Amino acid sequence: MPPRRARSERVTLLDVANVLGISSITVSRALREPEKVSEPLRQKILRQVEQMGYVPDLAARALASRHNGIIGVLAPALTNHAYLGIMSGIEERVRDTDFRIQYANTNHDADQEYRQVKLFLSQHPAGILLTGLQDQRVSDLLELAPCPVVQIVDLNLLPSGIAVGINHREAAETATRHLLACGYRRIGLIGGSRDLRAQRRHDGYALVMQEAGLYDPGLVMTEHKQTSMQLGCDLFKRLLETAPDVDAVFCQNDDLALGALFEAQRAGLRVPDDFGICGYNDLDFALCAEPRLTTIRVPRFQMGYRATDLIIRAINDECLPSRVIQLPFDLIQRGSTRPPA
Amino acid sequence: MPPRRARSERVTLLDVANVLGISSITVSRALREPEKVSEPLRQKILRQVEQMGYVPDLAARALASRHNGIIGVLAPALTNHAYLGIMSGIEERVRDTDFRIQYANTNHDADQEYRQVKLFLSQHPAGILLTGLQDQRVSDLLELAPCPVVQIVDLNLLPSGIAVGINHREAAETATRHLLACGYRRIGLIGGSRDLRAQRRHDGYALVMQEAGLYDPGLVMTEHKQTSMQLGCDLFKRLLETAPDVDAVFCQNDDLALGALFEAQRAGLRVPDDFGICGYNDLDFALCAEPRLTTIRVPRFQMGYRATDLIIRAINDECLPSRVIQLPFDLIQRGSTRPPA
DNA sequence: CTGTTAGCGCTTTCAA
DNA sequence: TTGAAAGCGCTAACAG
Repeated sequence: MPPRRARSERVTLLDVANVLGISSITVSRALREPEKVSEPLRQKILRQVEQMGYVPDLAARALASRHNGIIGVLAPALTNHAYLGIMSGIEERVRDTDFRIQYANTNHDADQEYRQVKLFLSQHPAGILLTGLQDQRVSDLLELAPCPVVQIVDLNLLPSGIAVGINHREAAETATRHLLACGYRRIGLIGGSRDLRAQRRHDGYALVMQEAGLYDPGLVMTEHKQTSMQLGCDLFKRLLETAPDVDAVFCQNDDLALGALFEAQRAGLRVPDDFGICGYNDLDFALCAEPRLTTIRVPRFQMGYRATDLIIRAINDECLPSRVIQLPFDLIQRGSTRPPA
Repeated sequence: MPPRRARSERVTLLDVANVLGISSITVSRALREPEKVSEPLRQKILRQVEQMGYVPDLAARALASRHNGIIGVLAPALTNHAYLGIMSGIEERVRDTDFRIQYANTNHDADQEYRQVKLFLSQHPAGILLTGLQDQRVSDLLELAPCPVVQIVDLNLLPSGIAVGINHREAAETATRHLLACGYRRIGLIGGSRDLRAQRRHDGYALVMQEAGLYDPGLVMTEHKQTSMQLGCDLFKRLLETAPDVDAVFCQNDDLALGALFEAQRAGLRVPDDFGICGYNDLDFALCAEPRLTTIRVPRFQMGYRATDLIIRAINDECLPSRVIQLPFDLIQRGSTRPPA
């Protein structure tokens, strides 16, 4: 721990209490349990608190009581566009509660995930929301966590704790079947396979292609990288070189799909007539691309909202409606695939 | 603060100390100031700590000492793609230090910004990194902060504290001059003006257009909304209706620019021949769009890295190289604008 | 409804 | 190099 820095004299509960000639616990109660303090006194206290600029010390509160009121959210990559909807759902649910949200990145890395979970835990959080790798060490840690933990996961795997998610494998099956129904035959897959959820999408694709007798490993282009449009461009180019007769791609997310779309345009392919593209996530830009992107819609706002709701219920010791919530997905047909036959 | 939840018996410093028959302060020192404990004892302690799974309690540490080792980062919208580079810079700088990062959203809202700053402060953070609105209440709060605060800002305004940034107005001037140099005349502006930095970009545009005698308020389309490709589409459509003779747009960021590009394609405009588009930020997709996007490159990784470096130096009481670091920007000419005459 | 007491787990300060 | 004592600011538990 590095050296010091002058600490400005913080206003404490006691300071406020002294001014009013009452005890600090009464001030504390006025703030946290208003109904336990008489109305006139409460008013006086609140006014004084305001005037002196008192701000509660969360470290002290966390130490003296159960938790600090903060729900920690761990995500592989906070800047992932797909996380936007999840965040909105989370923040919507805590609005008008006394809980607050803080985020950290795990960078798709089990070690970092482990460290960040420990970091949150060591601050006495009210709860933890994890979109994680389902690593064993982390699970062990969470098993003993003194606060509720909810995971946003792929539900094809059996989550041990409380979880919200969709079945990514089934969603990928739906997407692949749609491409087949549109009459495409040499259907490729583009993906960044760093992540379990992405892995399940691959499984769904492979399953359907095998059923159809059309599976060809040469049509699968993945790279262990953070996905991006640029990666979509690169993988698409590689796919086109490897298998020039490819006539469609299922992309593991919309970023990749948009990259593929641009690259297809550069290659002079006409989408959707010569070539079909299906994305995943239904990010906002899927609707404004030209042509608009066929994709799988995932209820991300709901995922964030319901996951946070589960946490809050668990903190409040309510019994949960269920430990695992499976959310639906939808295939959104747009201009980047031909109408199904 | 909601009710309880069984607290699992946390291993404390004292537990470890008791097992070894020493005092807890020695264990504490072995962990934080290794050089102050004899080598053999230190080894024994570290082994025991490991074995008992001791994890320091940051709340207690924060309360007893100066700070909790966490640098809080506040951003308007963490899922903004432009923040990715900044985050990478931040996290790169803290890698291999004992500092950790936690994030929170302010949603471009002064009240939320104020509340989040208070929330971080009440946890005894090691430092705060703010990409904010420069609201007066927040500034007052930070003035008294017991930890270093660094802002990532527009440097055309005079920041009061420590800051890193670029001059957004000048950057916008450069972009607009470039469009003029390409021979475009009826140059519009598309933007979401919620944010100071965005506001400065508007100023730069207006300045240059006025100089050229070409300024027309009818060519400015802004909306107080979070920017997105969809917003780019909408504003572009509106621009085209309002001023059918518009022949170029400067977009306040690349998301908007890409939306505008799609919409231009749908309208049958040929980019860059009939119509020029210039973005802002040089996000990864600017390079893969078709045509590739002319844009302003902002050194986001550097902004994050250097801002964090300033914080860490300030925490360590080093004297700072300077209180304000101005970073350069670059105009990146690509296919969405004609070559300049 | 209000107050007293004790202690959360750690680090600071001072002493040995 | 190690330890003892005190206290950071708050809240739980129990009184009155």
